[in-house]
Amino acid sequence: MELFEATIHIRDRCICLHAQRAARALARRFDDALRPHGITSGQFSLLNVLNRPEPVSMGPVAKFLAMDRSTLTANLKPLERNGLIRIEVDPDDRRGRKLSLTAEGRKTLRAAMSIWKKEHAELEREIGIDADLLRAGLRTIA
Amino acid sequence: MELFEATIHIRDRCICLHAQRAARALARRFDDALRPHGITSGQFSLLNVLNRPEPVSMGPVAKFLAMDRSTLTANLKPLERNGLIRIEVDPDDRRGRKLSLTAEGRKTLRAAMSIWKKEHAELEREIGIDADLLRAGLRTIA
DNA sequence: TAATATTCTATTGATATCAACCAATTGAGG
DNA sequence: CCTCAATTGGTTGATATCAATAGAATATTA
Repeated sequence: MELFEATIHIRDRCICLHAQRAARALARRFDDALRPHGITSGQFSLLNVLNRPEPVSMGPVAKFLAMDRSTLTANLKPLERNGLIRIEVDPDDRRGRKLSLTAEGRKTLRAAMSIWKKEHAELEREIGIDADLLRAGLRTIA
Repeated sequence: MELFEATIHIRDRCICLHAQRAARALARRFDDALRPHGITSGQFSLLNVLNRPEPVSMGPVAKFLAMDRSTLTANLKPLERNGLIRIEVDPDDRRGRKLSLTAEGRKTLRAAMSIWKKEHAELEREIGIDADLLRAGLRTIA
């Protein structure tokens, strides 16, 4: 069966499949680690992107995260509801929004960082010396 | 601000963030490519996993995909509704299900494979010689 | 064999993800 | 100015994702 052989090849080599699988495993892992602080791995990443000296608008954030704008809209909601971020109309361009962390958001971010540091060090240990290569490869894709 | 510096470090180095970003970009890319055949990149992967000489049960499939079992339950629904797969109670263990492709599923899979081949070759070209290293790194994680 | 534990899947509720479409605003030409 | 195009987010509908929980069937053990 050539169809079956092709399937074997794809299961072994498809980078998209491998990436989704790794993304799921990593998200679960960091979700678990961050759960005591009430945020997910995705929310942690988003808080980091929003932690800037000056407020950002949504476009650049979505682009940095390689995420659809409407996905970002959705992802902001629980963070705003929980008081971790602020969403304000940009006075200079009333179509846009200015996103920033609240004091509470910075507090949560700071606390979550220590968890991240520990968990990520352990992850890099498991990956071995290839961690930099892996990052580089992922950056090429996204 | 040390908090800001820590954020920069995380944005640059967090493997979880890089993986999610790459996963989103790749999913969009293959979703686009496969759209003419009416399936997504995730459904394509799932069809490949289900394309075996003998039916499989859900547990091993979920494990192979590094996916929660309940996620798999959800993912099977549109495929079954569209007639691409069959879900049957395992007569030897009536808790379990036996999953298999229908003729229609095999037909769709075969057609989608040619798209995958083209798109994946282009992707590997873009990634360069690191494609094998990237795969290896992703496999270590998942 | 009966009671208990384990395994397998489904369901629910919350968030994540994207495409398609829409509304409001701004910008560019005329 | 005024029209029209482009930009910026939001909304909706479908699928994806997981934790928690529940139900059914099997396996274990007393």
